[in-house]
Amino acid sequence: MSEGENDTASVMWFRRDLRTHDLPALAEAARAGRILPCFIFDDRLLSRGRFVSPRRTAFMLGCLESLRRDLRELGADLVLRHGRPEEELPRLASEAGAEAVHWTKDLSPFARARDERVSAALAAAGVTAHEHPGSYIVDEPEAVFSGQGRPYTVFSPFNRAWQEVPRRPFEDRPEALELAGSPEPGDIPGPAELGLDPAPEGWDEAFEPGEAAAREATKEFLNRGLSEYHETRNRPSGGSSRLSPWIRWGCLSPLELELKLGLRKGEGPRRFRDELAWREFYASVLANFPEVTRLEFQKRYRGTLDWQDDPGLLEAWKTGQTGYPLVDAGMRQLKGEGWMHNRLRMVVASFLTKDLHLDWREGERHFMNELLDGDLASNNGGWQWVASTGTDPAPYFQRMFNPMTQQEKFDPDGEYVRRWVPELAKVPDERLVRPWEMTEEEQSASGCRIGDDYPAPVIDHAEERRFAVERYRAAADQDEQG
DNA sequence: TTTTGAGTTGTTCGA
DNA sequence: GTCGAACAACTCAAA
Repeated sequence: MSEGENDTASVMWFRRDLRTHDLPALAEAARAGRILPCFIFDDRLLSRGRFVSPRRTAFMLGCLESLRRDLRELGADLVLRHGRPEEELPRLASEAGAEAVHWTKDLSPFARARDERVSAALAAAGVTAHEHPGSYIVDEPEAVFSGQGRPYTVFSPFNRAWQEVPRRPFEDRPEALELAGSPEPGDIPGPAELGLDPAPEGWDEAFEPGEAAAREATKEFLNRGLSEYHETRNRPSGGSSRLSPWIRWGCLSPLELELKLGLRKGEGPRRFRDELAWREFYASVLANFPEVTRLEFQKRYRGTLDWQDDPGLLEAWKTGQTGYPLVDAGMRQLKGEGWMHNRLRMVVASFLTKDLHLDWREGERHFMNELLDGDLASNNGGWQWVASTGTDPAPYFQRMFNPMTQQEKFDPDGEYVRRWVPELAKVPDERLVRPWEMTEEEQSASGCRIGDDYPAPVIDHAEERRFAVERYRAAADQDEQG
C-alpha cells in the first residue's frame, strides 16, 4: 500500500503458491489494502492424506521460511495456523477485520472440495472468497476443450489448442505490504510437530527451498541449459532443468517462465515449453477425469490387468537392488535427492509394471512418498502413461523399455550409473550394462562380486517382456468379450 | 456423418 | 553396426 486510498483488509491464504512474484492473488489483495498473509497446516493432507511425504513437507516448510522472510521485508508477515481452513479462515478474517480472502486456484480433487467448503463458511461469515489464477499458464487448463466441447485426451491436440489461449497479464511483485491486524505469527513447525517422520538426511542438499533459490536456478537454466535443452534433456547425467520442485510449490510462476521463453528462439525453448504444456495437460486430465486417481484412464484395463503381489521384488525396486544398473541408479537418485530424471522415471516405471508386473499404483505411491516435486496430476499421468493405461494412444508393446538398451543409448559412458551405484564404479565400460556377465577375474579386479557386492538381476528382461505382452493382450481380449 | 491424418519419450528382427 | 519394417489395428480430433 503506497497511497492509502484503500483501507479495506483482506486475508491472503497461501497454499501451493509460495512466492511473491507474479502472484495474482497477492497482487490483488495488496491493491485492495492491508493484508494478512497466512498458511494453514491441515493434517488431512500433511499427515493423514493419501500421499504423505516427510521430505516434501520439509521442503515446503523451508519454502514457508523463505516466504516469511520475503513478506517481512515487504512490511507484512506470514501467519501460521493449524486446523481446518474452513474454521481457521473465518476466524482469521474476523481477527483482521478482513472483508475478503484471496487464494490461488488448485485443481486437485481434494483442494476443490475443500475450497468449496471454505467459500461456504466464509459466505456464512459475511466474507467474500476470491479465487485467482497463478498455478498454471492457462488459468483453467481443464477448460481447454476440443471443437466438440469435450476435454482433450491426447496431448498434441491439447497442446495446439492450449497454445492459442490468451494469457493473463503478468503481475509485478508488490513493492510494499501493510499488515492487517496484529496477529500472533506462530513458529514454523518441524516435521515431528506435524506428526511426520523426520525427512531423510540431506534432504535439502540437492534443492534449496524457497523463491530466491528458485529464481537463481531459473536464471542459471535459462542462460546455460535452455538453448541445448532439446538435445541434452534425455541425458540422465545432465540436461534437464531441475526446476520441478519449485514449480510444484509455486515458488516459480509457470507463466513467468513461459514469458521468459517467449523471448528466445529455437528448438530448446520450444521443447521446454512443451514440458510446461504436459503439466497443464495432466492437470486437465485429472480435473475432468478425477477417477484416474484410483482407476485406469482406459476403461478396458480397469480390473482386467493381472498384477502380481511380490513384496520382495517391490522392495528390491524401491531400494535400487534389482541388478539392472540403470534402474538401480534411478531409484537411488530418488532416495538420495528426492528427485529423478524424467527418462529414468519412465525406465523404472516400465520396469515395475512390465518387468516385475507390479501394480502401477505401488509405483505412484512410492514416487509420491519420495519426490520433492510429487504432484498428483503429473505423477498419476506419468505412471498411467508408462503403464499403458493412460492417455498415450500408442499400443502397450510400444512402451516397454529395455533397461539395457536405454542405458546404452542415454548413459553410454556410465557417468550416471557410476555416480548412483558406486559399487559399479570400477566395472569396465563394456560390462556396465550387464555386470552379471563379468568373469570371475573381472569381478575380482573391479571389486564387485555379483550376488555379493551388487545383486544378480532379479528377473530376466526378455522373458518378462514376453509375459507382459501376454498379460496386456489378455486384458484387452477380456475387455472385448466382457 | 464420414473421412482423414495423426498419435512424446520404444524394441526387436532380419536384411 | 545400421537400417527399415513390424508390432495391431485403435482412437481422437478436425475437416
